[in-house]
Amino acid sequence: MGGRVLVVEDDASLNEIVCTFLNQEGYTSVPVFSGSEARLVIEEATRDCVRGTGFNLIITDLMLPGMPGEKLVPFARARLGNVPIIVTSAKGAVSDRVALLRTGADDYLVKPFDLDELAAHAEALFRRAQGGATTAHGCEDERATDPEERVLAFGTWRLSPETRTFTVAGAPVRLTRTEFDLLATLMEHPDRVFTKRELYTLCCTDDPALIPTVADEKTVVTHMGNLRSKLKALGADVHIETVWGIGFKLRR
Amino acid sequence: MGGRVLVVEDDASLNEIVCTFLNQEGYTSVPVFSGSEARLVIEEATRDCVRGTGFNLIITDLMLPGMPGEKLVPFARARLGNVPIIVTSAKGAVSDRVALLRTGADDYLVKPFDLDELAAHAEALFRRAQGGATTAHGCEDERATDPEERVLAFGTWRLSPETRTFTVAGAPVRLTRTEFDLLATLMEHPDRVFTKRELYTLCCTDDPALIPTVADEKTVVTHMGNLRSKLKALGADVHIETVWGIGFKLRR
DNA sequence: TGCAGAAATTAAGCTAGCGTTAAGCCAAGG
DNA sequence: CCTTGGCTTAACGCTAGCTTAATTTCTGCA
Repeated sequence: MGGRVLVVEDDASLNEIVCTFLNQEGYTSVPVFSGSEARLVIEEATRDCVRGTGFNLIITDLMLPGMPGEKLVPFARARLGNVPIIVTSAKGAVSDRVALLRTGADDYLVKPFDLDELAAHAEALFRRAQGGATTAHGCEDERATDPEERVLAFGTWRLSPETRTFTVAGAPVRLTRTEFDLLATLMEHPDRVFTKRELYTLCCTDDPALIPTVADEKTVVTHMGNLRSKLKALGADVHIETVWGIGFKLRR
Repeated sequence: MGGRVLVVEDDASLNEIVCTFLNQEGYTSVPVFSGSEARLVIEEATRDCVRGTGFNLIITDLMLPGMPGEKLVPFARARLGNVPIIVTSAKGAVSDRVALLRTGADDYLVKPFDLDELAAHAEALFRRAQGGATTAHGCEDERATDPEERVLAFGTWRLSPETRTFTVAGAPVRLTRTEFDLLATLMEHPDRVFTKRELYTLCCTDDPALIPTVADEKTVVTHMGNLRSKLKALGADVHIETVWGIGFKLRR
């Protein structure tokens, strides 16, 4: 089940952790530490004389020295055909994710991520790639790789990150940016509990390094309140549940 | 007295500082961020088909991801002949320095070093080794542009990327290049939300690596305003909708 | 049942972001 | 050289909505 995995991560220790783990899982990992290095390796791999040393999976950070992940993804896509690409980043806002998936990435993991989670995503993509494979350079990938056409569904709720629209039983609901991101986050993982801190980092700030204060976490509460009241106004059940002392979750 | 300088330093900001400084001094600096990337670049430079893109000077850190400086130095020495090599490191013990110079380095700077100090050392070594390689162009990105032939339709709007014409109910509308590109982008995916950043990257610049600033994103707003007023002048509905805090979309 | 801490609610202030206009600036073309 | 078209930048008013704060209600625990 092994395959060649290109690991692009400038944090040397994290890079090693991921590679070591992947190797244990039976993959052959190739560590590189910058966007420009990744580009070189990919060029190398697609050089005529060394065909066959391509990659079966790419895992790349977003903030990279040399060449940003936003540019690396389409480059890799153009050179390596429809090889699965997983992007990891601390930036987790829904709009960022959508924009990135639009450039050709297949999956997105918000740092810090669990290694087993990474393995699960890798395996899933790996399997999917085996199924419908149309390798080669010829693109038209704007259509072929149309990721996240996905609409999140929850009961009669429909949330589309693509168009940033939210409907309940067909009726559109007007949400603010933050409300939308909060709801999208919850709907991505129903039943999973999110701390207020997590939610603030994911939905209320662009700076992933910023550690939310108690005051910051209160704004999450306010937004949740507004969200609830908008949902309640529609008469439907409000499935946003408070987990006392922790945060919120979506109850099925 | 420009020459090509390979700067190997994993700290992205320090790397940039050094490169910027060297460029001001008239050198052409090539930044790389890991030992393994340096190895790739050197291999690339010494490949038969691209002779002439060598380096006149190498500045490298000692502690590097991918390949330690201690190994990189003899590698570079073997591949690039007697090109001057300056090693920088926080480790300043005499024994380290001696061992390193013995592997083939020409000079040693203890971090943190002064930029002028670096310049002085570089100049000295540079002068001493006059028989360096010549400068040359780097590789350009491949362009796989695939111009579309179809005409985008949206209500009574018709937009032809081919002829770069736009009509509303048959009446031609005069659009500038940027306006046309913005509208074409939106019309390609009605309802889909595009961030201002995406739009700037797609329509306002040739450099996909450039990350738009807040100011850049404001020009998108201005162009959108101009576009709207041109559309409004025709009396028809202006379907360009603002998504607050995100960007714009075309509402059906 | 009473208490303390946590969460909900409400309202108000304030800032970021948007729309608009106009002026600066650069390049193409006369 | 000047003119013209178009991209960019700046200024400024305005509004949506984020944040803060104050108050009330709820929860868990003794």
